[in-house]
Amino acid sequence: MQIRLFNTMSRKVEEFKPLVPGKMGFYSCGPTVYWDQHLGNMRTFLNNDILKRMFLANGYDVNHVMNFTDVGHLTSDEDTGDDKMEKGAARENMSVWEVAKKYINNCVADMNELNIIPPTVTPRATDHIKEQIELIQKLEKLGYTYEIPGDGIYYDTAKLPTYGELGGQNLSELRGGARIENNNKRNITDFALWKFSPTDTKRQMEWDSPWGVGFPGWHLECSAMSMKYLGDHFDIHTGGQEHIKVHHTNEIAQSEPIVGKPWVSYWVHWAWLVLKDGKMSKSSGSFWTVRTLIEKGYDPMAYRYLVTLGHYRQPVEFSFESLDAAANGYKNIVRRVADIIANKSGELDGAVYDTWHDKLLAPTSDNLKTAETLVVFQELLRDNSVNNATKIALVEFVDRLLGLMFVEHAEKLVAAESEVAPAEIVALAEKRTAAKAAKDWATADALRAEIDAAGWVLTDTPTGPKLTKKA
RNA sequence: GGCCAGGUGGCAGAGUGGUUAUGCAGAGGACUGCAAAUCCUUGUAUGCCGGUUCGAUUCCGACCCUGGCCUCCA
Repeated sequence: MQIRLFNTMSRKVEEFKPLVPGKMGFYSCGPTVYWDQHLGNMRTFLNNDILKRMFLANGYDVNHVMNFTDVGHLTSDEDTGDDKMEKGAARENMSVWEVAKKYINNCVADMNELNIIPPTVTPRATDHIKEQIELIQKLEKLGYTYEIPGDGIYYDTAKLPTYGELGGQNLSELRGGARIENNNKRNITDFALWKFSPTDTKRQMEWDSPWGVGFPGWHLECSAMSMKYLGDHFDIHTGGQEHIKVHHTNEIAQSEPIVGKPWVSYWVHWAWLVLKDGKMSKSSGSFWTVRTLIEKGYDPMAYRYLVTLGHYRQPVEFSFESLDAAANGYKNIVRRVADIIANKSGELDGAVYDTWHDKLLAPTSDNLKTAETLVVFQELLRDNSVNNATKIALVEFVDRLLGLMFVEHAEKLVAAESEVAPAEIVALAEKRTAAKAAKDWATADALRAEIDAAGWVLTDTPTGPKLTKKA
């Protein structure tokens, strides 16, 4: 099926053409592991997952690389910023290495709760210092670097005529809009490739280099690791939209002089999860993680469903009200699917399956319009002309495409509902039936309350009372 | 200040130059002793002002508002 994606570089929705037929390689910027990842971060990882699943559903082999940034970069290119990893270590009374380990584990666990397929490779920046140094050496040889004594090795952005292309800006515009100046940099957009360790304090993370002891600049790792695991050219590079102007622009600047242009075929950027008043952040006190949701009693799939309901280029507004709506909508679908599973009938109808398969896949293949796929999915569920065997196969397909685990959750529901009630509960139900027959509604309702308190739900059906265990 | 993206019903969020997205919530009805589930029906919208057009939510322009980037950020 034709795949289309919005390419930030061209600012247009383009037909996807792989570098190698049947294969798709992509790099997604991963988290800095100095703290837990919040729901906004998770939206990005979910979008990566949806992108990947869409390609898998279209029959591609997908090679997905996501880094973990475990080097503590300064909060600015000046010498004055804090190091986030060192700060995290101080906060938790751990070494920076322990902090990295803890938050990588937490992040992986949260991604797992959201049914995100693990990336093919998850390289860590600190495991690739050698590659990063080699990259600087190549740039140095090509004349793109200069040293600011006592500070670091910098990239001279004036040497690259196309600098800023991704963000649609040129150097003079950037200069005009800049607020902060590093007097030692040749151009305001120049950035550090290698920072020297301070002379007065000892860093926990530092390495030898041809230029002196220090640590790599924060854009460098993505260039080095993407090329190592995906080759000099690859299909897609993704990340949050805030990376367009600086991080990705600088990755391009570091890479294209070495490998030639274009380094990456398609740039895809994810919009924010927003709150009523701005984005999710620690400073505003609105910092929720997947575990927060679980503690509050939400199914992580409710959050995934909320994200799937929106479009990746559009902000999604998060509130517990919108999450409740998504949770209800999700539960309703699981309920329907459970009914379909419990009443499995008919044989798989290949022609009907193919028609719906394509109707479901088409919108998501067209620039990841997952919301439209969900609309088609709702139509499918209520279409009585499709038999249940075929429907189940299609729900399984939607699960592969969108990762929403409808079948798994529905099967759990069916299993819970088919569990046979213990004798004492059955006895209570029989007493209630007798009370009902005698039109003694008070006794009947009291008995039902008693059954409910024991963890079972009694519902009247046309074929008599039915007992189901509470989920 | 510079650049960019948006403003759709109670909520979230699509599509579309002329005919109801969808979901959640709400209302009414069927069924039920009452519930639950299910089914049916249903109301409410396109920031403001101009322009183009037979006709704009959909195209163009101004304005207002919101958000993002410019400094670490998914």
